Amino acid sequence: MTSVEEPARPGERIRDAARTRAEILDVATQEFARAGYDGARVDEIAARTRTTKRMIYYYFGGKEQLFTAVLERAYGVIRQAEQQLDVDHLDPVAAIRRLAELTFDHHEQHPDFIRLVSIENIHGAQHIAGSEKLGKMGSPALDVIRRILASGQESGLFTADVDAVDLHAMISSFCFFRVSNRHTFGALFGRDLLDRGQRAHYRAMLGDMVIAYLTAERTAD
Amino acid sequence: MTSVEEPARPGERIRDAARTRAEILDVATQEFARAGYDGARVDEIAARTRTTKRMIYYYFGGKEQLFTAVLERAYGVIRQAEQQLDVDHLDPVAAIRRLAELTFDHHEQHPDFIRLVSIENIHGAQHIAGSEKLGKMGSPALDVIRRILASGQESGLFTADVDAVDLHAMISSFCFFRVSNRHTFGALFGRDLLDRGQRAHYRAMLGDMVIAYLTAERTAD
DNA sequence: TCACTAATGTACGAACCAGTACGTTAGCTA
DNA sequence: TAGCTAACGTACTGGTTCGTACATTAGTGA
Repeated sequence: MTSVEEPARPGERIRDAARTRAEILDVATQEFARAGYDGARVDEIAARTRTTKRMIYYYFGGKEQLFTAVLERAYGVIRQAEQQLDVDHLDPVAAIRRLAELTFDHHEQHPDFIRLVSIENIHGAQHIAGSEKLGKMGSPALDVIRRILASGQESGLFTADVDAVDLHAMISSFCFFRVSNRHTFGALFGRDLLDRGQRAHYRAMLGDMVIAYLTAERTAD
Repeated sequence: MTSVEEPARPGERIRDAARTRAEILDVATQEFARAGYDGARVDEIAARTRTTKRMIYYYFGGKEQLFTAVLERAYGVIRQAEQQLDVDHLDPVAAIRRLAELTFDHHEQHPDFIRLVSIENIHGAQHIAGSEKLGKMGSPALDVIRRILASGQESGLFTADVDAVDLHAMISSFCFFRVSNRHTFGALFGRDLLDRGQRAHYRAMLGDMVIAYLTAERTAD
């Protein structure tokens, strides 16, 4: 997250709406990701900020709206990263593998985001439903997948009947699960899915899986 | 869940420790799955039971231990279902597909369990870590996977270097994600992963994916 | 049938926590 | 430089919520 850090001489009351707002969002992101929506404490967020609880209500209106704002910014970061995707110069197989790997990397690098999404799912995605910003936000990654799929299917490399949203779900599920279920999986099977030494292994496994699926001759559907 | 339902004539105070305990567990499972750990209300659980809050503390000690007990029972149900797995009479390819489909079905049929696991992950799997019962509980499904893999690799049908735990993670991730991320995925991509009309499609997709991965010639590792 | 204990109910307390009433000040602009 | 307002701080409240002290009764074994 874009952390805002300035020395701030003590005793002096500096006014900076943008900085205060951003700092609240930073801390709130951590707190919500740490403890879940109901577990998060507004007082705790305020305490870890250079401002007071009053400001949270001044800028965001309430805990619920604060969580929505946190989600909006977190999704914004993801979407922005997805727009950097540039795999059009690669052949379809290499392009899909690259896309899968970037998704893999991104999930690994943003565990807080994964936790926020898990939390939002526990609450039935009600904050997304109530946010205009999140409703309108498309998914650049989907467009990329669509282009690669079309190209791969046209050249006969890929099986014809694969849908972009489905493929996105397949790639996401593997990347998401690895981060979201790290703790229970580790506790039950004694294996840390985020172990650094296993990183390359799982990254290749994802790519192999997706390519195998896309290039295999399909049984009757 | 094994629901306990008996008429219970009003005004009469019937003593049945086992029934009271089981009823608390049933309701607590629903409440925790509905609202998360911190969102769940002990008073609400008590209210929806034929007994009182006092009994929750009498039998379980506290909210934390109650959640652990809920988790223990939920995992117990899963493990028991896994022990019914009987695919040894099938050839490796059919056996793996059958196993994947059973996992798929089971996740679909137990959304509360999925939610509980998501919640437990938000809290770092601390309840699993603190439970002797859950630590000792193995995974029959893993043994089945091991047997099928060995057989498939021996006959040369499957690629040699696939690990049972990894394959379990792959199958689980797809099945788990479909249920756990249903709401955010639906809100963002306008597609309900649990749509009845799409069920067969996703079920086949999972099987195809796993088989394709296991039978594809692997790139240099 | 009597006494004992496991099981149950009632009523309450103390801490916590989201949200707000009210007062203050920095910094801009006319 | 006077005055205005956006930005900020303090102190409090009202309701909620986990947990418990204390009282009671059903069923069982001697």
